[in-house]
Amino acid sequence: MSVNRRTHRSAHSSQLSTREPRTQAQRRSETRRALLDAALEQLDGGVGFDSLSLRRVARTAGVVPAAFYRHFASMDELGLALVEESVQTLLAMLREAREDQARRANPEHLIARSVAILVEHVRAHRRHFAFIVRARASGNAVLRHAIRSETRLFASELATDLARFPVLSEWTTTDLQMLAGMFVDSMIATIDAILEASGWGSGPDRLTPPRQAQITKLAEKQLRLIVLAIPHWHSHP
Amino acid sequence: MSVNRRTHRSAHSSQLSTREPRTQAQRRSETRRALLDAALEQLDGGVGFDSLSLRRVARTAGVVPAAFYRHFASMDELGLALVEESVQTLLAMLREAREDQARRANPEHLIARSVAILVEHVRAHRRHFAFIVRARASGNAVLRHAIRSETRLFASELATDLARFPVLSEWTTTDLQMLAGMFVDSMIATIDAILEASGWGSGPDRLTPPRQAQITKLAEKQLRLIVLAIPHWHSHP
DNA sequence: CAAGTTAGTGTACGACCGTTCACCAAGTAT
DNA sequence: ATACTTGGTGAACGGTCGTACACTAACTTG
Repeated sequence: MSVNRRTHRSAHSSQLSTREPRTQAQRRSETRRALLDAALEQLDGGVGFDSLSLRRVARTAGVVPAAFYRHFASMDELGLALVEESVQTLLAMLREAREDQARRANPEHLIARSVAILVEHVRAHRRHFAFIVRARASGNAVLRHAIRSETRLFASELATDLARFPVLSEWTTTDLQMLAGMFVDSMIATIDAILEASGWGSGPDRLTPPRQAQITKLAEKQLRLIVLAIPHWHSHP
Repeated sequence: MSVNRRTHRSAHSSQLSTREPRTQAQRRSETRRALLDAALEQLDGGVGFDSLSLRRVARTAGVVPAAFYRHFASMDELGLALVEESVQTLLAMLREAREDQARRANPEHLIARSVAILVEHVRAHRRHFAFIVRARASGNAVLRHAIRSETRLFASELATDLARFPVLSEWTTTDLQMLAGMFVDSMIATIDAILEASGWGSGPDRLTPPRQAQITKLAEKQLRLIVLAIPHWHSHP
């Protein structure tokens, strides 16, 4: 049994022979993490959240099925925990983009920079992004709504950022929300393209540089087109 | 048994008592249809294609599980048949939009008309659209790729339509593809919104008129913004 | 009308699933 | 040191699943 655990969980620091007592809190959070990671791992392979089984998650986490319930009342609950995690990743990305933009005076390469940050983040946290994009259209209503609502929140935050640009200072809130929504949609499409091109996590990294460049170019083009329209916008009756 | 069939399959023409002999071809295609419809029905409820079971599909089609294999070698194959069907619906919509646009001289309300046609089609063929949007991000790799490829084809067809507009006559093929892709993405987002708002088919129609109007307005806004950018576009190095 | 083909039936199999429960060992609090 | 709490175990349950196979009723072909 403990052999199984050593097989699946990443090997800890020191020797295997030492008993290495852990506090209960440690023990608890380690297993919880192992469960979350197991789920993410499965999701990163081609399967969707719906066809994710409690037993398989527990198994890859190196734990007996019943132990799952010590941490989550159901798979839904684990899913919600993953949503929370993934949203943190998203917000961190937004924050980085914000700071990056604040750091440089000229907004010349703003689009290119933003896309670069996005691509970089997707590669760094592929599993979180994969989870979001997948569960977004999953059959699980709970998760779907949770993600939808978090996504709307994300768009709102982006909208307030956008409001700071002089060109957008006069835009109505509704129009800003619409614009932010379009950016988010484009972002999701780009994430989707990257994940699809990288084979949904099979192997270390199947996303070839030329393919990545192509996706990047496309994303930049789309954003450029949208940005181009902004100065000519006038709100409608 | 035949009671079950009568329960699930839509009642045919005449009396139930008459023996009503059918040709084998009829028999075959009727059951096949019943299977496809059963799948669509399930999909229109909240479940994704992944968590669609051969047994349940057969059951709601009023047929024993083994009979499924007389028509499809696997659920994947049924899925591909649904893709084909749904794509036909998509193309029909594109055709209608094309003819509608050809019919009227002034392209004034072109956007509003296009959106209206989209919304109308989604309401008329909700199950097909639900299937496409759902299976697009499903865990099933076969279906996902089939839909992706068909979607690309659809975008290409739209691109050639766009090329006929004078404003776009000088655009490169790549840029046109990008533009068409954006329209398709926006379309998918709108479809998604409609389906989400109509409660994924629960009940006859939970999409309230104000909500529909709101979604329509948003879709039109997004398209209007994109269109606004077109005259100012210049291809990039 | 006889022989052949075919759509659908009924049964059975092994595999996996989610959930439960009594139990145990190890960390914690007194 | 003792009693308590807690995370994890192992076995068992009833249920659904996909698939296989022999069989039958009905349509088709000669």
